[in-house]
Amino acid sequence: MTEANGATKLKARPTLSDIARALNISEATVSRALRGNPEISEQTRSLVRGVARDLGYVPNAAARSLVRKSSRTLGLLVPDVTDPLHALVVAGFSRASDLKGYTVIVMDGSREPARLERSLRTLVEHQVDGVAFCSTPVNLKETIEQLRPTHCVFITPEGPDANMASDTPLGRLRADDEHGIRMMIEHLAGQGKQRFSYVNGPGLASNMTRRNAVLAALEACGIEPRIREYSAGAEATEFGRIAELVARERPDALICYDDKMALAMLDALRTRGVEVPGDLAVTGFDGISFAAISNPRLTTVVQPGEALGETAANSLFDAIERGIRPPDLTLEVTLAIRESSSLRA
Amino acid sequence: MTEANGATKLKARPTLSDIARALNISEATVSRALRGNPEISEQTRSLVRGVARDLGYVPNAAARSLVRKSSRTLGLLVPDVTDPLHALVVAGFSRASDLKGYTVIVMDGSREPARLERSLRTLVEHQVDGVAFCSTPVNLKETIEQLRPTHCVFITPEGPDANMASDTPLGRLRADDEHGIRMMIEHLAGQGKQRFSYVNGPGLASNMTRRNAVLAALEACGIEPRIREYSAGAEATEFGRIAELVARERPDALICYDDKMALAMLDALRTRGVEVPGDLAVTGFDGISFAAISNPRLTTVVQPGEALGETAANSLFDAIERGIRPPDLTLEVTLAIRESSSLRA
DNA sequence: CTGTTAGCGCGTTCAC
DNA sequence: GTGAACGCGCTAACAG
Repeated sequence: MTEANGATKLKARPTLSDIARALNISEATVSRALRGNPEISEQTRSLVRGVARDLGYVPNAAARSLVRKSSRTLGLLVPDVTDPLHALVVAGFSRASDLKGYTVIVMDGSREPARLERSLRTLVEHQVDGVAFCSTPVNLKETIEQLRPTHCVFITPEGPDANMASDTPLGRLRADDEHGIRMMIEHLAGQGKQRFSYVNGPGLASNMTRRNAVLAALEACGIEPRIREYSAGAEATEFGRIAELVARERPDALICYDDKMALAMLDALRTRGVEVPGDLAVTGFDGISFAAISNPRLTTVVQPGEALGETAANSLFDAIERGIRPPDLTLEVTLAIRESSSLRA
Repeated sequence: MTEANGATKLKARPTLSDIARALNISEATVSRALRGNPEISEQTRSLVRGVARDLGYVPNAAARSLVRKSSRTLGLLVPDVTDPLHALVVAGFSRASDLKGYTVIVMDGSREPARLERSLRTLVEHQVDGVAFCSTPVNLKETIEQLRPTHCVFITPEGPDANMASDTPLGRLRADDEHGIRMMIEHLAGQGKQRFSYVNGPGLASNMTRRNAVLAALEACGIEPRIREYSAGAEATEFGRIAELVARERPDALICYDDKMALAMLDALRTRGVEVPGDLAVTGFDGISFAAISNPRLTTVVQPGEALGETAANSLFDAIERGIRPPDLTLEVTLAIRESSSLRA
């Protein structure tokens, strides 16, 4: 049985009719039996199942979704799976989908317009029942309208273009960035910090959300809402440039757009001999795992990455199965106070 | 046009016949025109394309793959998208597939047997044309045989069970772990290190590959091939335990299974006052981005994560399109020497 | 160059 | 309880 017919390359997969023929019954009965239709006698059911197993029968998803007009498939768009937070979202989304028996098509690189467009098209081709956009900028109402009547969820602090007049049933899912920033500023203020700086992230709405939240939080703390701002591209050299500015201008708190940038800044500052937290406090955002074990360990706002993914998926299931619009939800964040912002760790 | 019929929820998507009817031609012609069949006159082609665009026509993947008996879809199984190296593999695989017009279904959690099994079944249901197993243990020849006649690639240093007598056309793709370890040991030996320790990773074949490579490399360097070994589960507390052992036993080089563990060890050692690289050298494996900016920066073997993903995908394309077995390939790794192993950084 | 005819594998009427 | 017939949307023969 191990070296039988080694050349039988294209052995077609068995179909319903194969097992129907083997039992001399109709395909319809087989179909029903396999799916546990109660109208089928217990006897034929087990008979059918036996043969199905013997033949190694596996239903054909294409055929099924063709007739069902639903693919039990979800799409997930992320700008970069390589980002630890996005990876968590993918993991959560994936796990929740698995639990519900949905298949997910993950599309990476959604920040590249061309790829995004192709991804969307592919998702439509595959008749996905729902799609989640994670930190994916979609202003092109046209592209998203073509998704109709698919359910959509946007995972992002700001949601899709507010003025997008679309009847696509979409929901927004966000982490409470503002609250996170507020807690962080309060903490820093409590440490006696006064000269705040902010390192801008990529030119996304989420960056603006956080930046503005910093201003608002400062004001709420009775601190003059003025910050020195730095901006960096993705280049490693940019962090060095900023680090030099910091060394010269001496803010006492450096709030970074996210953990990746904060960690990179930590490195750049160390290279330039700036002590953290001695000379200044540095904070991140996201709560990626490496932020907990950096040296110094990074104070950050912890986002519920997996929960975001799971919630997005669950919102879509509800929307799909109950025909409702996915809800707008906000998930809580927590503040992890660590060495990088407190003198006595 | 913005507030037209807001209740038209289930507006079915247009099909070939819709556009055929609109033009009073046959579906076949439409199908050909849309796909750029050269037998179609330039005139009707553009006519068809125009109407297709107007109607917002998008082909139905299910219908197509049903008749074509091929889905232009690939499966990718990873144990944990959250692992930076796996994420790179996913990114590379995803990008290469996108370039070729293939859709990819990423299945996470392939280390959980139940999920793995469900994933495989789903992939079969979806008639994927090929699947890549990234660091996924599959000894169950049964499970993998059911994939036939799908092409498979295993991304892992050891490949699938060698004694698996299957005619599934599979290829093995690996990074040259042994070479990486050899370079690393030579480097450490060059630094005068003599008391080597190894921190075991999860109970995977890849861990054994690396561990044994350490032994072999030591011998090749004329050092007695004896190492002290530590083992850790995933728990953070375990690293503390190991760090204490290290503090007591004082090896002068600590080779960790991967970067994640090395970074965790760095943190645990710092907590216990062990200086790196002063008291001992610490090294990782994988070359994840955070290893380059840790404090101290981590010496590690850099794996070509994205290239592994891309190569896996490309091997599958070749196999699928040319009907050949995916090749066995080995990709080169590089050694990144950084602070954690060299006294003069 | 274009139309006609068949199905791909499955779920779903409707009969019996 | 079970079978027969139809069609989902599309492509692949064959005609013409």
